[in-house]
Amino acid sequence: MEYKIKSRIWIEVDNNVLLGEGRVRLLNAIEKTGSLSKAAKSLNISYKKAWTLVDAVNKSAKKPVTQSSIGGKGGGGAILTPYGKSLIEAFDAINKNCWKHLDTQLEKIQSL
Amino acid sequence: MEYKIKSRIWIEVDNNVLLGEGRVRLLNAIEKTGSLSKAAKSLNISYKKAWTLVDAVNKSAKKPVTQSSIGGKGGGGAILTPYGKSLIEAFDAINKNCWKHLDTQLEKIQSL
DNA sequence: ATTCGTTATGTCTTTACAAATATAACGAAA
DNA sequence: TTTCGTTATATTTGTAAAGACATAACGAAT
Repeated sequence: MEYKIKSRIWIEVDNNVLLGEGRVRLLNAIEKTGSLSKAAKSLNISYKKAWTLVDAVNKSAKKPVTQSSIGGKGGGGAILTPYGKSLIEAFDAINKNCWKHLDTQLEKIQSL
Repeated sequence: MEYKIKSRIWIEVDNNVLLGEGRVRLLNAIEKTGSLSKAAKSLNISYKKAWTLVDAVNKSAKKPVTQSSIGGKGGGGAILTPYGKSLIEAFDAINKNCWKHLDTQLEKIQSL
């Protein structure tokens, strides 16, 4: 019976979403696995969905966020660009800050 | 081509939503119009949807947020309880604070 | 040249959620 | 006792998002 404040933040450009929590999760998984298909598996989403998300991010970001290669040893792969890495870092920092900030506000509602 | 940070906050109790921006908008409209059906019309949503939302709020809040009457002069109506009024006030204050806070964080991303 | 695991897409199906429609009940006032 | 605008609720219909499925291309290694 306790109230909780929850939040979602995201970055938009030209009125469409560039980056939200889900996309950041996916980019993190790409960084960890070096592959879009492995990242998708680790998050239990379809490859198609993962690809669509990454494609949307790359199309609306100022600079590409991932770089991918097709064929060759291991079939190919995907890695984050330096811009991509700093972007998700900044996002996570802002998000955590926001949670902290909201936690301090909760008492305003509890005490009613 | 400018990045923007957007956010949504909401209050949960027992893992389901108690209050979000849409519900607060609706409660504000009820306060202004004194009627759920008029509030729904003013927000261009169906009466059914408005009723379902208000019902969910009243069911999960610690105390009722609206009080309604059926029949009689004017057919009836709905008003906010004192608890409801203070709840939406607190929500709006927290929400605006959050926006302000996020605006100060935007440069972290712009500068990348 | 064949295999392999990947990236890159198109298309079709399902499903969850929103919207539309219908109907009952209520009580003051005329 | 009929009218009126409202609250309250069920049921059906429509739609957009998610998921499933299928297929092509690629390039290093064997």
